[in-house]
Amino acid sequence: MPVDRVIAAAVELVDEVGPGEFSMRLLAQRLRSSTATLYRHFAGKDEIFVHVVEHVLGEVPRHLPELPDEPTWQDLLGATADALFRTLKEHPNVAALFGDQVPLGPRALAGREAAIGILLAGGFTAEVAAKAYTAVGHYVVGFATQLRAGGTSDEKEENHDLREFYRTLDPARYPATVASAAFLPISLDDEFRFGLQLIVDGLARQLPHAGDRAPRG
Amino acid sequence: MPVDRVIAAAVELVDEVGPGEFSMRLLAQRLRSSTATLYRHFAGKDEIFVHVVEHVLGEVPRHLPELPDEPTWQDLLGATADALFRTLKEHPNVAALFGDQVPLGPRALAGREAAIGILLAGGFTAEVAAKAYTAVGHYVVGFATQLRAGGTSDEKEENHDLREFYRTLDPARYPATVASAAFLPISLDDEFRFGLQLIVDGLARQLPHAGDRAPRG
DNA sequence: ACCTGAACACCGTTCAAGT
DNA sequence: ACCTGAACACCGTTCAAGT
Repeated sequence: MPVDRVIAAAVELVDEVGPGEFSMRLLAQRLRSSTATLYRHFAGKDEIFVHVVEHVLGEVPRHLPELPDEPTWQDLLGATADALFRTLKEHPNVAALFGDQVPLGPRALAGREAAIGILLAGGFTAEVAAKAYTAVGHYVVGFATQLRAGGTSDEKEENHDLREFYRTLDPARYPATVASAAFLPISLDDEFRFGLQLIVDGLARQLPHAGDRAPRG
Repeated sequence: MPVDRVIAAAVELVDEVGPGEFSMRLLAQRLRSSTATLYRHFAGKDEIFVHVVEHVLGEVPRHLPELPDEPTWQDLLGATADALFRTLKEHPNVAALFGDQVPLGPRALAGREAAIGILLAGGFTAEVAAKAYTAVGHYVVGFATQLRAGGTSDEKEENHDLREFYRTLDPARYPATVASAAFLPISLDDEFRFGLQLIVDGLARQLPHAGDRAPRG
């Protein structure tokens, strides 16, 4: 029973049924094995979830978008956050696992290193880089966590229901909510990029207004 | 068995043991009742969790900080986000419940209404107000979700362990991580306010540069 | 060495039976 | 009407016993 096979099956199972319905018995069944065998390779369910998160983080680099020839740190940071968001969009049930663990596997560390490296190269101090990383990271995870809030139904229908709900509220009592509901549903990607842009632009204004673009050579 | 008593006890229980260890049996025990009685008042565990979230959101107004005499929309939006964050800091285990539900109770709606109202009064279009609300909301919830990631141990020790971990990494392999780890632990409140400031400042730059402050009278 | 059926102490939820 | 003990079909985890 190779551990990689267990982890791959665990990712599939979390994707399909979510962390709540995930069980060691289901996983063992899917592997045509027994729960006791799983405990020979992993300390328990939580340890398997740690590996699930780490495995999914390994997919982030594949989601990096095209970049301009001489990307600014804004391009690079935005692309990194975007890639993480795209990855979690493909595994919305995995996003919920971030509430129970701080990912510290090699892939997680590589991501942290890359992001902070981008900020340091962009001219930020180590202190601001650390804070900026946390702000961006929590923003992405916060968004991704909400991807599956409210059930497994598909996004369009979900958004439609929510909009209808907000629209049918009493406009005397909830005037701002009703007015803004007219513009729902904005696509999740648009909403995500809007907030990300705010953060990245805000960071840019923290610099002494050089170093936005690394000098050539 | 008044429902309010059940909800109050449920909030206490989630606070103490977290959503994972929460059980209908424990709750019934604490109320000196039986699980079957709980099911006479609530459809099930998930419905109780919905009421727990709603109850906790009711505490947000109590956490609103002092405001200047003529607050700008930035003051108001920042104060609202801050109050939500403080509330969730007092109930870190409740923050995890946001991953499974979109809060739609009266208290949740009142909060949404207040926040979007602040943005509309600040001069934003309904569309931007909706997006801005989502960005701020997801940022706060994302931050709050991480409050309890990694266990129930207290914040200082938790941060200390993390910093030690990052510091003892191989600096050749993780130079940026190690360099920035010297500045950990930054207090969670500082980190939170840093990112929130970025978002609020970013929003301000979306305005046609009037209306930052509502004109008197 | 590696695997497993069966067990233990739990769950969420339901229901017949009590007052 | 309102409550409850006991049951059902599940969990995560462990362990004696098999090959």
